[in-house]
Amino acid sequence: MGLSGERLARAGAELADEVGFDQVTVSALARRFGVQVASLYSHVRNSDDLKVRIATVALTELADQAAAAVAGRAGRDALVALGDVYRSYATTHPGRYTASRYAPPTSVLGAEFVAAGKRHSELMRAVLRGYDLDEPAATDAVRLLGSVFHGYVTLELSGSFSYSEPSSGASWPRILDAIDSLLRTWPERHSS
Amino acid sequence: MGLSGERLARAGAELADEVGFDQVTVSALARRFGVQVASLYSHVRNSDDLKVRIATVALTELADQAAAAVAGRAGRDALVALGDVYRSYATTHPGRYTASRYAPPTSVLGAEFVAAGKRHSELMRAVLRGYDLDEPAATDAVRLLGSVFHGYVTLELSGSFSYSEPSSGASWPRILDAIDSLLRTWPERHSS
DNA sequence: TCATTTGCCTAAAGGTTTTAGGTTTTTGCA
DNA sequence: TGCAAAAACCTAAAACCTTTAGGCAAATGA
Repeated sequence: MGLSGERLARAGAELADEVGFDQVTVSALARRFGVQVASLYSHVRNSDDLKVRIATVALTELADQAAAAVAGRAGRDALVALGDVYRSYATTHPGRYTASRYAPPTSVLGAEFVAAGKRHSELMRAVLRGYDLDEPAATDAVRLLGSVFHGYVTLELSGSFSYSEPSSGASWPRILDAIDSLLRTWPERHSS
Repeated sequence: MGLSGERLARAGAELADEVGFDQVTVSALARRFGVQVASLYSHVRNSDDLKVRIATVALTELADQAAAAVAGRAGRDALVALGDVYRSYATTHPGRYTASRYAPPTSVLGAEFVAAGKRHSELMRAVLRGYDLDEPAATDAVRLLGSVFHGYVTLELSGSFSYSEPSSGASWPRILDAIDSLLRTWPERHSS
């Protein structure tokens, strides 16, 4: 049948997009391959291992798309391109996006997952090159960017923005504008 | 034994803080009460119903704390107070905080949950009274605020900020400063 | 007093996780 | 070519979670 850890992770990612990440189960995956459940345990340590593998696939894929979007752009263009990648990835692959935020409870992170995470923060730092920020403001700004992107996308996905006008799609570019404007005039350290 | 939906929700919230929201299970809760599992099904429709009840408890509790923090404050003070409530709630009650973001997949939301959600957005809107924003900027700003608060707190909780200096606690006040500054100078509509 | 409701129980069916051990096929090497 | 070892998948079984069905006993209230 040609199963492997890699193959299971990719199939699991597809399954996550179809039924939701928390519905992804070793059993469901075995069913999809028309194979006995126990067979998967040769390729995957346990259920959590499977989830971490899916998370790694998703985080890496997202980093690839982010890198492609940021390449050759700077300043506001780069900021918008990066933000749009996160948002559209979450929209087209909700299960994968949820997976990408799955940090194993046992704090036993794979090196590959950590590396993908590092790529993300480096891409944000690259975007910030178009603005004039020194340390520690640059780190603060990376964290702000991550928070806004992740927060907006998560809230939108969970339907939190569906109760008010205008559509969540309309706020997004204006929020990116606001962040761009903020980065261009990052405030000095407030006394007290 | 004096069980009830209310009581189970509160006990479930405590359990969530101890073992994590996704480890909260009807069985575990029954064990905690020293009672047979099936007994809980008189008070709770099913496992998802239990989770929604816990989510409602958490979202309401958080709204209460937020309201208390914002009362009597305006402008930057109110902004910082509100943000700090979210962050400290998530720190001291990680399970409850996670629960508060649990929207039932079946899109069958309880009225109480929706009401608590509305209180949150109204509190943010109240904070924005200290700044000079008209529609639709006010709605955009509410969404930005929600994104930053939720995003930062989530990323911090999941350990995403633990890989770089300075500590995540140091970035937080500077980010609130930045948001305050942004709200005071919210940009005009960018011409494409 | 007695019928009803309430609250918890036993029993049982079905699903997921994980381990243990078996069989068959593939692979690599002498 | 022939064979030993590894790889891939299987059956069996134990443990736990979810949910439904039906029972008993105590509290309630007319």
